[in-house]
Amino acid sequence: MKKNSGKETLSIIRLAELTGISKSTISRVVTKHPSVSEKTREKVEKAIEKYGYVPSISGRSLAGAKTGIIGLISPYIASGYAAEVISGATAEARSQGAHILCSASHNESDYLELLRDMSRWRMMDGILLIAPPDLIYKEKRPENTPQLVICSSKPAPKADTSWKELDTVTVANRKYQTELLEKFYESGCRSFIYFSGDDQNYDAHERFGAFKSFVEEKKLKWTSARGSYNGYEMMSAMKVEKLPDAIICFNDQIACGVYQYLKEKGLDNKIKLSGFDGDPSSETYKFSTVEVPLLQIGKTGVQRLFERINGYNEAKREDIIELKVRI
Amino acid sequence: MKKNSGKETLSIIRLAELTGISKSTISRVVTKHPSVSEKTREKVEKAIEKYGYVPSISGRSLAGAKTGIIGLISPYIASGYAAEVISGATAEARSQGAHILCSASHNESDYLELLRDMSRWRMMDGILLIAPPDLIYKEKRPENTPQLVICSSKPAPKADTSWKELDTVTVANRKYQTELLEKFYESGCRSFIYFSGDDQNYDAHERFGAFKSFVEEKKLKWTSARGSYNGYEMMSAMKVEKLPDAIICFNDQIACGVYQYLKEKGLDNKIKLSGFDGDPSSETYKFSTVEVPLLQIGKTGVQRLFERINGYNEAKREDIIELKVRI
DNA sequence: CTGAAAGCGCTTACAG
DNA sequence: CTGAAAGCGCTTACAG
Repeated sequence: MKKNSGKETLSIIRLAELTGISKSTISRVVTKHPSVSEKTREKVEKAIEKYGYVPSISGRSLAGAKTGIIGLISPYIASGYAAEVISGATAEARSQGAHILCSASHNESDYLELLRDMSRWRMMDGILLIAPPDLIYKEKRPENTPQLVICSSKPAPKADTSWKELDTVTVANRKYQTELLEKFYESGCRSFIYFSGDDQNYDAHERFGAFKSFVEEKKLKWTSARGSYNGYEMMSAMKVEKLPDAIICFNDQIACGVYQYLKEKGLDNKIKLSGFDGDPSSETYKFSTVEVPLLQIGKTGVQRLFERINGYNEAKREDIIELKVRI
Repeated sequence: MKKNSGKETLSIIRLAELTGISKSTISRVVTKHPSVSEKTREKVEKAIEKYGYVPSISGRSLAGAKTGIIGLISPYIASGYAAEVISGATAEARSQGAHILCSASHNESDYLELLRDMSRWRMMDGILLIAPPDLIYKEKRPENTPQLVICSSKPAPKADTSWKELDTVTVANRKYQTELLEKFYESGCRSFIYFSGDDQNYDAHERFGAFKSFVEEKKLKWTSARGSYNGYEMMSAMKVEKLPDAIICFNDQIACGVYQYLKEKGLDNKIKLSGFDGDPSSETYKFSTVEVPLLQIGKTGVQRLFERINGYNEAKREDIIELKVRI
């Protein structure tokens, strides 16, 4: 049963008949194998152009060759964070003639399942993992995964060993969270609230970790809350007996809500506020933030992936993305 | 060359050896073909479970069978709109044992190219088109597309005929935009500004169309502006000599920015403001909106797609999603 | 109800 | 430099 009963799709065999050149040679032209004479190469290229031949992914894949498709798994497709990273990855892939195909996980335990499925399909040259939840590292890495690169996370020291030695693209969260806190401190802040989001992942740990180190080292007053990305609700729910000098949020999304709350209470000029990521919102709503070059994370991830796929084994194992504090 | 030099992946042939049952029969069990005895079916199912056999997509695809993968193309992956629709689609697909693979277009002319590529791969059972830009309808539909369902758009009357007769899931934009305008009118609004976004697509036309019909019919004062989704900037750029009674925005994203501007100028209680979509932001920032059940759009789209894929030809050709005005 | 065989579209050693 | 052949993993008429 053919799936498309419409016009027959042009296979390499048909093209071979049409041109009188063997499919082996045509295949070599398509895959840019060097051992083809200039003359036949040209002839084939013209025919490909003329008839609009496009190789079938399934055929390629079955023959064990590269497909030019790379997968991407993201837990946060609804957040601006993932969307930007995906955008950067997509652009970079396209510029290399490849395609990104994304799959969104619905919850933390879903994520690993998705990786398992994608790997089983044996159809991707590689997979980019965006901000995987911590818990995937507790289980064994699925078998038969293609090349993997992890963005915005890296296997914890206690991770299952099957996850080690993967390329990672991470963000220098600690360094820049601390830098921001130092500036707040210099401007007189001595008491803090920290709002985490709801997910357990690398960025969350790193940012909160930096906060905690800072306030404990300086012996400052602080509290924290977590459970949602709605800053407005988190603020409302919190019974604050005494207002802090500053509120530090895991990301800009939370900070937006908090800002709205402060504005309503007329506190927006009394309490310092910071988010993280550098969303457009952070400009409109005027709070401090740390700008994360999200597009670049995706781009770098794809670059590393291609290096592995193409066997450049001297590639960096870890990329650390530098950020910029905006007060 | 095998792509994964690690542990050999288990093929149907190997499973046949392992169980002593022919691969034909195993295949029949996997595809749920009825002509298999209860006894062998059970035996095969146990073996599949035991050895963890998962069919290769490429194999299936080459043999002309269904793959259980449906593609999704979206122009707006960075917007909350698309993210929600994708989320609904993903959930529905998963509940039917299928997978959604998304690809994001970068600009309007990109969109069609993506559809062309996805179709050529011959690997998807169907493709969901989310809010395609108007201009794709000017060109011919690519050949060999699998089943298609269009969400948040439908071919214009003047579209190339190759686009006709596709299933569509659309939103009753006109009806509810008008309802909202009527309520504003009843509460005394007589002059309006309308902010479009930057894209030429179905929703944009419908919503602005409803607005225009309304103000022209009632002979009200109005102006409009377009070019970006940043409402704050659009407001700042606009030289308003006289403040309007109400500002109507294409979506909540724009309305958020406008709200921020009004708040800053202390105008937020003087001018009525509305967005569209029912983002969480519309609650936090307090403006009127029309709630669009975005998850349901994606869900319905996937349902229609499966009906076509499975050959239920009595399926509806058009789904119209009803909305809810929130003042 | 079950199996052997052909075929889907590719790639790549192998032989020339 | 080029081609014939084997093989990748599946499905499905066909024959029994």
